[in-house]
Amino acid sequence: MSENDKLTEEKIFDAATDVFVEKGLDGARMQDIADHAGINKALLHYYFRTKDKLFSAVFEMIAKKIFKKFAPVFDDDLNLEAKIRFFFREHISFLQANPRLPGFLLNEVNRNPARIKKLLNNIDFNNIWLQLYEQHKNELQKYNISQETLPQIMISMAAMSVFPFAARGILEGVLDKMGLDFNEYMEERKTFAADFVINALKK
Amino acid sequence: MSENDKLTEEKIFDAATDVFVEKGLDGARMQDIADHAGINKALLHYYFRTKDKLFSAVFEMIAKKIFKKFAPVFDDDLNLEAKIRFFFREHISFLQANPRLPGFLLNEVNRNPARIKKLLNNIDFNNIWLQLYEQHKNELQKYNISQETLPQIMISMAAMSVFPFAARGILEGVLDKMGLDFNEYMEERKTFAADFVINALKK
DNA sequence: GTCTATAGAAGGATAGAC
DNA sequence: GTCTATCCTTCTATAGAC
Repeated sequence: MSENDKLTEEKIFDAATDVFVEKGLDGARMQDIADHAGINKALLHYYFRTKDKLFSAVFEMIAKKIFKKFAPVFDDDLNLEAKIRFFFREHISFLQANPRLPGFLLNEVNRNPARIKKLLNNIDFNNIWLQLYEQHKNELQKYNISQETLPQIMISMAAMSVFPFAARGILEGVLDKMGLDFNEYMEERKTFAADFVINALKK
Repeated sequence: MSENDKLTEEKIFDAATDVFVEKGLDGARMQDIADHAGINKALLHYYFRTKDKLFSAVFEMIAKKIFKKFAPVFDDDLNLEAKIRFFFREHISFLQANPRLPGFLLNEVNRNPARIKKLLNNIDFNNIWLQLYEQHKNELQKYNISQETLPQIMISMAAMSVFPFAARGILEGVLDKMGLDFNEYMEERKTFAADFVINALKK
């Protein structure tokens, strides 16, 4: 594969990423992707054969990118409170830079759950909760939080961070009518969400 | 409009609701809707003229249905804690019966935010926060919660209820690998979420 | 009001020249 | 590896008979 090939394939992949995230699998047009990449339709098929294969490549890249953002929660050596603050600060910042990714991922997974299955198979979730519980055993026992509750807490944290972006179309409309700006709102949310969760755990 | 007309139009509308929620606007096919309704394609156009008009009718119905479910939060005469418990119990129960609605609504709004704009225009949000704040002034002041914080709290509650359904494709995969069932998880969540929010507010 | 048949356009994919 | 031209299928929408 020459240096030039690499460039063309990348151009196509980047253009496809833009168009698929913007329009979804069903709404995206191969012609539109070709135009964005500055090449012709036939080349798309030369490099990726079918629309579905091109989409799968894009989808997998995005899914990995998003999951990777959750990783620091499991291996950092911060205490529980610092870790919660770290998570909301970093995660919301990432989504501010990529506001359309949550909606894209959630929608495409619901349309075709099989796509995410093989990615999840590489992960041992039982072990993740165990590891997390051991890391913060002292604090969690002090607050009377069992290991079984961790999934509920984690989903709640993901929800508080991701949902405003997934619901952006509605939330922006609501904030607009109150004279508030979405990005300022999300800036505030970094600390609000952290305080909220920490208070909830402390009781 | 005869009694028979009403029936056909309703059959079409119901079939369209099923197919649009399942496949989305771009993925849905008029032929598929006709098959579900047990009539032929031409009749769809006779009653609704275009695919887009048919979709708009379905979308508007669903959006109203969902927003209506939030209404009791604003006019019930329960105290704050009881209202929070009421909300999660009722709202999650509604979504358990309609698990695909959140993903559908969020996705279609993000694809075309204009669709929701006119529905939001009928609502005076500033007044809603004011009303809510007055209703629970005593409790909110005791917990040192300002009126400006209400939108963050409300979005957090919506997130905790809605997000697991919007992310169902992923969450179900995760729970599966842990030997847990989605519906049992959501049953637990009705009380977990209420406790979580109440604790967070009380500090 | 309901059907069959078909127009007309659009989209994914490929053949073949360079 | 890249392009133009085109095939073939699918889809929305309409015409016209009953």
